[in-house]
Amino acid sequence: MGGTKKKEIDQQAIARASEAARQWRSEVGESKATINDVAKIAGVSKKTISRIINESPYVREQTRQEVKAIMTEIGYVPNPQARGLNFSHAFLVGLIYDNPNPQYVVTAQEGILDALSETEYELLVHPCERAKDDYVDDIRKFIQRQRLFGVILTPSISEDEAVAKMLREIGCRHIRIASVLLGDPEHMLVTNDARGGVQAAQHLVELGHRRVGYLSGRSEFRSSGERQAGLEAGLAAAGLSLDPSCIVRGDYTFESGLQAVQQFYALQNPPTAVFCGNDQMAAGFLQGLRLSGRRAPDDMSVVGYDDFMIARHVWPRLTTIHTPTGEFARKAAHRLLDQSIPQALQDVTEPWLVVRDSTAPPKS
Amino acid sequence: MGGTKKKEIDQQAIARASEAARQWRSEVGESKATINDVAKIAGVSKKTISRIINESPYVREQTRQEVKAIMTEIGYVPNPQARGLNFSHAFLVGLIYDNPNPQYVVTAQEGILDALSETEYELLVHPCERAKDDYVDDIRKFIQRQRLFGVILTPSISEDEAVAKMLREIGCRHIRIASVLLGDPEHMLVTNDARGGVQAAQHLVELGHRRVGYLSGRSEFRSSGERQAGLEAGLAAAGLSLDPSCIVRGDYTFESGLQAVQQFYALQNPPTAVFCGNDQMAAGFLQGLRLSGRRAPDDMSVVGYDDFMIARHVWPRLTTIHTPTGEFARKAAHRLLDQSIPQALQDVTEPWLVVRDSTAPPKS
DNA sequence: TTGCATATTGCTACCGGTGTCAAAAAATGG
DNA sequence: CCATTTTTTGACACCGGTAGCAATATGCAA
Repeated sequence: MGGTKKKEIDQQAIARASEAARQWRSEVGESKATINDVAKIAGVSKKTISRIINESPYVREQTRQEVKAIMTEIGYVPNPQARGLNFSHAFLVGLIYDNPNPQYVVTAQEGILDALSETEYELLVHPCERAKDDYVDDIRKFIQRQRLFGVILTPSISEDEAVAKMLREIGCRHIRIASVLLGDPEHMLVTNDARGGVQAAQHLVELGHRRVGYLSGRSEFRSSGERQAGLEAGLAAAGLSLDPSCIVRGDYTFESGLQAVQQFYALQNPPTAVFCGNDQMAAGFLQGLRLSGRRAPDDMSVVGYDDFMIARHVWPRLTTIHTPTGEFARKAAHRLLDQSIPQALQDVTEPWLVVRDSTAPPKS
Repeated sequence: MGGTKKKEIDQQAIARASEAARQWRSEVGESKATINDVAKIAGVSKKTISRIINESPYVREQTRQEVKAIMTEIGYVPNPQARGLNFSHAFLVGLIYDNPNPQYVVTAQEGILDALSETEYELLVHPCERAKDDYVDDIRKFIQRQRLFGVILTPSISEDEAVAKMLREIGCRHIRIASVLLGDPEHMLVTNDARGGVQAAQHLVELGHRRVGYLSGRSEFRSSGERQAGLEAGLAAAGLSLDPSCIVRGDYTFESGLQAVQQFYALQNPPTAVFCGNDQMAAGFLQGLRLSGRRAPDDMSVVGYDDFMIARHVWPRLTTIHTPTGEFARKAAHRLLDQSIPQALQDVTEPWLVVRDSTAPPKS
C-alpha cells in the first residue's frame, strides 16, 4: 500500500486532524459547520478548504486528506447558496413542463432526479400553461429569480421556439426533449416518435390490416404529427396509404378517444385498425368501442403510444409503443450537467413496440 | 385623491426616479440589476432598498414609492440566494414523498405550487425510498444541504415517526399530510380516511349489501387501516360487521387487485361487494373479475378510493371515494408559510362518495 | 426658538463561500 | 550551497443581500 503518490501520506497526521474535529464537535455540539470552522480545525485558510471543495489540483495530497477527514467527521457540507452567490447560479435545475399526463411528469422527474442524485444539484419543478399569454415571461422570471443552473423542457413547451429564443437570450443552459429535431442539436434530445409510428404501422400491416386510421393528439404537440408521419411512412412501405378521411382529430385526452369511436364508425368505410396518438386516447377508444357494443380487437384493432401504466390497466390490454421517457430524462440531465452519458443509456434512443391484446388480424 | 397619508406624495419625484431608472437601463443594457444598482439610481443606501424589499415600516412612503418605481422600471428582483444566506434558509420548500401513484404526486405538487405561486418560494421535489435503511438521513441531508425553509410530507413517509423526530431535532418546519392525527396537530393535516370508509360502507349497505369485503393496501400506509376502520364502523352502524375472512391483503397496486379476485372467490361464502383500499387495486379487481368471467356490478359491487383518473378510465367506471388531494396540498403549503387559508379551502376537510357504475344492489 | 421624541437613513460588519494575486514552501539544477 | 522553478498556501476583496446601531431629519410641545 502507499507509494502511488510522489509523497508518502502521513496517516498519523490525518488521524490527528480527525481527532481535533471530533473534539470540536463535542465542544460546539450539533450546530452546522461552516467553511470557517473547517479551516480553523485544520489550521489552514478557508481558501484552501474552498480549493478542496472545488477539487482544485493545487492542494497538497496530505492537506487534502486531512481536511477531508475533518469534513467527514463534523459532517460539513458546503452551503450551496453561498457558493451559488459567487458562481452566479444556484445549484438548481428546473423541469419545465406542460404535459397534462401525470405519469409522464413523474417519470421524467424521477429520471432527472436519478441523474442528479450523485451531484450537488436539486430539482425545481415548474408546470406552465401555454394558454396564458405571458407564459414565456413567467418561465424567464422563474429562471432568473432562482438563478437556475439550467432547465430541462419536455413537450409541448420544449417545442416552442419562443421559449427557446428566450432561453438563448438570457443565456440559460437548457435541454429540450422533443419528438423531432427543432433547433440546435446541442440543446435537443430527440425521442424520434416517427419511428414509433412506423413500428405501429408495420405491426398492423403484418397482422393483415389494409385500412388503418389515425387518431391525432393536440396540435401543439409535435409528437402527434410525428407519430402520424411515421404511420404514413410505415404504410407506404407496404404499398398502403393513410386515407385522409381516416384521420380523426383528438386532443390526447381519454374523452377525445371515447368520442372518436363514433367518428370512425360514421365513415362509410371504417378502418379495421386505429393507431391512437397516445395511450389515454386509446383507453378512451376502447371504452368507446365497448359503449357502442363493439370490442377490440375483434371489431377493431387499437394501438396506443407511450406504454404508460394505463396501457396495462385497460381491457383488453393495449398494444402500444413504449417510449423510454425516464431514460430520456436522465440523459437530458446528464447532458445539462456536461456529464458523460452512462453506458446503459447510450443505446436508448428509440421507442419500441409492445404487443398486447388490443390488436389482431382483421375479421373479414 | 391623495390625502390618506400624513404627507402628500410627490408624484413628480417618482416620475423623475422612474426616468433615471430608464436611463440607467439604456446605458447598462440587459444586465441583471442588483441591490447596489437600485441604491445608486435612487440615491439612497442599499440598506434602505433592503428595507423596502422586506417591507419594513421604517421607510418614508415617498422613498418607498420612488424606489418601487425604479425596481419596476429596471426589472429588479432580489437574489434569493443572497437573501437566504442571511436568513439561513433558502426560499425553497420541499415535497417529500414515497407514494408510488404518479397522479397523487402530481396533484399534490400542483396544489403546493399553486399556493406558492404568489410567493417568492419555489418547490423542490424529493422522492424517497423507505426500503433503504438510510432514508431518514437522506432526507436530513436534502434539507440541510439546500437549507430548505420547510417541507411537506405525504403518506406514507408523513406517517413515519422517525422522520418526524428528525425534523424536530434539526428544527425544520414541516407539515405532514396524513390520514390520521399522529403527532403535534400543529404539523398535521388530516385527510380523515376513516370518514371515507364509513361513506363506502353506507353506500353499500343502502344498496342492500350485507356481506362486504375489504381489500387492504400496503401496511406502511395508515390510510389502509383507516379506510378499513371506517368501513367497519359504517357496517357496525347498520348492525353488520366485517368478517375477518373477508379481508384480503393487497399492496395498493393494480396487480394485487387483480389477484385478490381469486382469493375472494375462494371463500366458501364470498362477499357481494368489495371495498378496495384505492382505485388502482379496484381497477385491478375489475380486470380480475373480467378475467374470471365475471362482471361488476352484476356479480360483485366494487368501490375504490381516491377518485383519480383511473376511476373513470376503467369499465365499468368506478364508484369511489373522492379525496381532495390537491386542496390538502394547497392547505399544507399555506400552513407551512404561515399564510391564512383561502376561504375556498376552509371547508374542504373530508373525502366524499362518488357513485358511478361499479356498484349496484346484490343479485340474489 | 429650543429640546426632545420619533421617524428615516446610512455605516459597518457579516452571512458562507470564491477569485485574484502575491507570498511562502518545496523541489530542482548546477 | 544558492538561484530558479514549481507547488502550495493565504490575505483580501467581493458575490448580493441583511442586522445592529449610530446618525440625521423631522415633528411637536413648550
